[in-house]
Amino acid sequence: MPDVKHFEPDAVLDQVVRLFWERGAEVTGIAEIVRATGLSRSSLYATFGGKERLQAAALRRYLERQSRPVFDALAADQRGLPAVDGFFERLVAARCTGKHARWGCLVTNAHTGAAREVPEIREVLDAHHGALRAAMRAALRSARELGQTRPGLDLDACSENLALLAYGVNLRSRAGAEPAELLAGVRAVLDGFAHTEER
Amino acid sequence: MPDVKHFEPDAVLDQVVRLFWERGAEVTGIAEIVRATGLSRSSLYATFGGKERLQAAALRRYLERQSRPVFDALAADQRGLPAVDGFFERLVAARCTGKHARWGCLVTNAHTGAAREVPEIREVLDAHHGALRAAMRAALRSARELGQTRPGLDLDACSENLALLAYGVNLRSRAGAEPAELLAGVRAVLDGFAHTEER
DNA sequence: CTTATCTTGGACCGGCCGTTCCAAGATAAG
DNA sequence: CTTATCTTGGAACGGCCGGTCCAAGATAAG
Repeated sequence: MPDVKHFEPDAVLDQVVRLFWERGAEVTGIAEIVRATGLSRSSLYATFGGKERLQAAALRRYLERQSRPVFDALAADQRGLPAVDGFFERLVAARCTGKHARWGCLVTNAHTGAAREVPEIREVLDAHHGALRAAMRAALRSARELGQTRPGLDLDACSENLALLAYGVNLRSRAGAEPAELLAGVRAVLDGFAHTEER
Repeated sequence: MPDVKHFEPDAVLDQVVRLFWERGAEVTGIAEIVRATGLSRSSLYATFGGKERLQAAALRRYLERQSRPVFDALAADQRGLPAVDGFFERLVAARCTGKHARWGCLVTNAHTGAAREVPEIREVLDAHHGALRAAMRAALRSARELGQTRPGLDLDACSENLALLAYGVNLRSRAGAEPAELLAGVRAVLDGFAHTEER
């Protein structure tokens, strides 16, 4: 009997992700979301709840649609260190060029905002970190099995290191860092994970 | 003939730094600054200009009073890799415990905000990055002169790497990361810079 | 076609935003 | 003590904030 929604929530959420990602969630007002999506405030609030819930939903979506595929590809890539190197090469390229240039990473950006203390949002930040670190660990394990790594390499510590490094890249890219600098910074650590003799 | 200021601008700026650092510049209103400092809006605007100028001044002050002394100590510390290790140990401790726990770094936090595009503010972000990287480079040069580093280490790339890593630590600390995880992530890279045989 | 139910547009809420302005107050030179 | 100059308190500005509300509209079951 009831009426149905006159829009696709998924498509709307994608537009919200774009707004929050490029401009920042904190400085993007409800009015701007209404304007960009064409929705009315009523539909927005009925579908997503308030702004905090909307931001949490946007973060979850970003994680699943933007981050997860890349993380999964990294975890599945069995080339070892070249897989990690390729990940960072594509990361730097995506952060510094193309249509998302200088946007940074939505989840990385959320770390500094006031919303980081909201449990529903903190969960996404931690899930993102866990997924990134796990993907790094899988790639490093492949590297070890291929005999690419120096003896005694602590996979947990190294994957945490690379995850933290990715945040640094994301952050600095948003402030205009040079791709060459970022890449050099990345490769310095991969050299250290490899056999000294080989490089 | 004229009247003089009835307050100390330096002391006020310190209070502003504290507010922007803990809560975030974007969500700290002028009213809150007026309340915390006891100044009137008139004095605030006459002394510092608008909010953007105030944020730039706060960032410059943070860099000089908080970051620079630590960077200088790192650059002057001639112990080599232990100096770098000590820097990160103190960094993680400061970010996760004590009165500034979970505040992150004011400059790091500013990377994600809308103000990052303001030239006066971008300059501080770049100056901070340059100073951090230079300090890392000096410490690594000492390490090399002490024979602590593996052959062929690229000091520029490695110092950039450590600087990016510091941003990662600052960022994740603000979202509640565990000190042990952060430290493990740091040490993984230092191991890679050293002679493989020694560790 | 009626009816029950959900959706939609958009007016409206109190409150805060950063900023401006001016009269009153404080200062120190003459 | 007068006077010129700067500072100060605080009212006021238009505008945007996130959120609520309700009448009008759309839908599909009966």
